[in-house]
Amino acid sequence: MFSKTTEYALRAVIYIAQKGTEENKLGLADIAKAIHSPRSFTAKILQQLTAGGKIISSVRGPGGGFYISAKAKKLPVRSVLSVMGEDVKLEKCVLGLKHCSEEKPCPMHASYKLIKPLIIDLFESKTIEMLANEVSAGKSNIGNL
Amino acid sequence: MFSKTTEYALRAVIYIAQKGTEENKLGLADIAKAIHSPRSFTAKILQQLTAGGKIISSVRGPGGGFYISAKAKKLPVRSVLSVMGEDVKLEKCVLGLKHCSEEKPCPMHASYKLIKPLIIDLFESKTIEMLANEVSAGKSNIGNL
DNA sequence: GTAATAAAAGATAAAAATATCCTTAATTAA
DNA sequence: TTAATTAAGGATATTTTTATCTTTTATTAC
Repeated sequence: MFSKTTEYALRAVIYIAQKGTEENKLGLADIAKAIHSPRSFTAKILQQLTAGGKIISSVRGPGGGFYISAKAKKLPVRSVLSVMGEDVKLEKCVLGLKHCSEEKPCPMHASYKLIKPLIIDLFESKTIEMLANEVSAGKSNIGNL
Repeated sequence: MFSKTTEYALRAVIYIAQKGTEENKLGLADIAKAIHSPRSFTAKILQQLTAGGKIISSVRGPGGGFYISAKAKKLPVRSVLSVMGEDVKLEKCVLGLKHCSEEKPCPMHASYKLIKPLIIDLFESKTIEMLANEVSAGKSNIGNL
């Protein structure tokens, strides 16, 4: 559904929300290991998520690392997709038409439009915090082996 | 949702189903122009769809070209995804976990499993022919400008 | 200050997806 | 049989995605 980059981003954000706090920041090595993502590549992704204080926060130096504010935890999962530039994917025409609309639809349009809102809602209604809590409660996991 | 390659494949198959018959085969140039796909790249995709007589058929030489049998027209759209190796995408874990199941789910699993069958059904219930007829009836299009 | 730590930033590298071109094989018509 | 036509096949090129490595900057502790 999403690129590997975005999958790593989602897992990382959920992990940081689950394990980290401003008092207990998480290091890159810790995060990459926990979500089974390549370390250096994950660094780049975390930079994207940090840029402009959009989703996660970071501090350099000893005791530094990544964390996510209580406020940011309330953001919908979709906001992560948005930072990664993949929320547009949800809106895209199934056949890849540049102009696919009610007025000029592709042959999949009519049926796809019925479920598209459900897919979008999937990422809009769930917050980062909700997913992190799922993992904390032992109901689910983000490891990958 | 799908790769550009698969988007071209879907558009090409629908176009061939709509305009071509065994008596009136369609040439590569015609197809590529109609669906606004790069000509040579489309040739490779049509080869994939032709291989083993899976979806479309082809004949070389003058008067040759591509067409799709009446029987193949009845195939679900999903069969095209399958040939292009993208039907697995529909089954994949949203967070990219290798092992995401009821027993060991990711935090998106529970909500995603509610709509996944709808997405799959979208491509399983529609046949190539149904989409082609939509276009023939003027209800939709597969051009791209 | 200096040394140590950890993320940011930049430069490359490798792999996969997308795209083009040239040659070969099959088919038809003259 | 020769020429023309059209897809198949193979080689190569370009772009994007994924990944790694090195250097720089910020922060902390001493």
